[in-house]
Amino acid sequence: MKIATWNVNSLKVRLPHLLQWLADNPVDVLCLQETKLTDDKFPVADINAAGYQVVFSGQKTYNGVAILSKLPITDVVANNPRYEDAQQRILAATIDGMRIICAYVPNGQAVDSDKYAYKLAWLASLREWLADEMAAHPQLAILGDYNIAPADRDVHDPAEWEGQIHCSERERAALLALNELGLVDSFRMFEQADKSYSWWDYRQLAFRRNRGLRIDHILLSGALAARCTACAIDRAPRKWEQPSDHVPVVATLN
DNA sequence: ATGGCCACAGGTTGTGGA
Repeated sequence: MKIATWNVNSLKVRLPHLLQWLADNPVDVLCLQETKLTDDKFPVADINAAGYQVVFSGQKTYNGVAILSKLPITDVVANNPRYEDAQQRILAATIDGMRIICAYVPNGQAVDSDKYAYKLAWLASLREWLADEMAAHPQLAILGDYNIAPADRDVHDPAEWEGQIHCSERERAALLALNELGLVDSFRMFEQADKSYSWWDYRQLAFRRNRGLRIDHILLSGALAARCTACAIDRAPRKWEQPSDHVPVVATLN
């Protein structure tokens, strides 16, 4: 069983990459972020033809999340019921006895901006809701773009990024608060290469220079962490023509 | 030099992303 997450930065533009990646990597579950599509424009037929069921919650221009699955999808919930939010950033569903949560955490733009306050409030509310969800669903995974690099080793230049958005203390504390619920960063359960990142800026040849951040994560409850045998970042699609700035992260469960 | 690149809506530029 493989579960994965990928911020595609526009599913309209990236649909060919999604279909190619699934052909190369037939994962069982894939969470998508930044689909940027209203639900009436979601490419259901193309995804079904690739062998996946799909649920989605989108809006015009911004945000938008989806869950693809080879197995049946039930009990779908869009948004955190504890947090009134016009932005479509959360989708939860039950697949093969697991609670799968797809999350697109707010960017935050700049420390101390209005968007930063929104990010922190959103994360605090997420934590409250996840406590409920974990109690109801011992086998839980929350996959997505967290827009937070957990530690300096997840940042290409920690001095340049110190205190900046994605790396600030309050953001990292909000992520740690999720760990304190019992959610484990599956990537760090295993030995990994140094300078492993999941996002690179489009500018300044950042990918070629490996100037990136690791901000896309798969967090697992204890019951799922006990089943996890691997977690890897797939850099391949970042080399394709007209790529997303993020790449997929894949966790393997037995 | 505080921008560089990309996607989007919509219009000859601004906003958001990270």
